[in-house]
Amino acid sequence: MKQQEVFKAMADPTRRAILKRLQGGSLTAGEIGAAFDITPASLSHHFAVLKRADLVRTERRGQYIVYSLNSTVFEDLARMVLDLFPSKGNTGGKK
Amino acid sequence: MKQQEVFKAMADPTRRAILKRLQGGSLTAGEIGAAFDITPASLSHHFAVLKRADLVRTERRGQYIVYSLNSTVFEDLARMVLDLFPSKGNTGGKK
DNA sequence: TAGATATTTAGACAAATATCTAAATATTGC
DNA sequence: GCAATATTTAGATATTTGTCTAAATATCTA
Repeated sequence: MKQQEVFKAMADPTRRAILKRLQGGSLTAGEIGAAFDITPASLSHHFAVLKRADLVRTERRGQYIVYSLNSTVFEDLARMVLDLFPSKGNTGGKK
Repeated sequence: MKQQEVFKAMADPTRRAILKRLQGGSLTAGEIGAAFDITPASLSHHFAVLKRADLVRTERRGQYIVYSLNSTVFEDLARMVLDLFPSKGNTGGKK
């Protein structure tokens, strides 16, 4: 898992909003973009960042490209955060 | 809590390494810096970002400034990640 | 096959950011 | 008070990044 890619992807508010929109289920690029005031090209750039971080998956459906969340990586991300957070049973020694 | 500041702070590998070092307990700026090949000025910049995100706390001890983790914000961050992640009981409807 | 729609790619540009050097500020101990 | 040490601030610079316009690619439908 590319820790750096994931954190960088999460650092942009537009991208976090995209992820938020995908919580309700898969959406096409156009459906996602309808909620934002940026060009399709900019949107596409954000999708590329999210894909590189493996936070979203894509599937072509005819003319459209459908985006969906990759839940696995969210679990990994949560684990990484908790790994940074020292608590009982986590002395920071692992990995 | 400044979601944007927190995610931006986490997006830099040097800052994540700083947090990692602080898992073992409080350290002075100099002790932290010893592990990195960058100038004290650059270090200080990273500390400022981490402080703005409220991920670390500081306390002057004589000549030194002691940094420590602010665990509370890590919990908030974990919550934010999980909030992005759709699971049973989390339909994305809350806040 | 031609035209329309959906999305991405290429290239340019401005804003943000990580780094540096030099200088400033704070504190200690003589 | 002064020199030494620790840290931050100021200002400069190179890289990264988010955005745009224009053009390319993919697919559908008539």
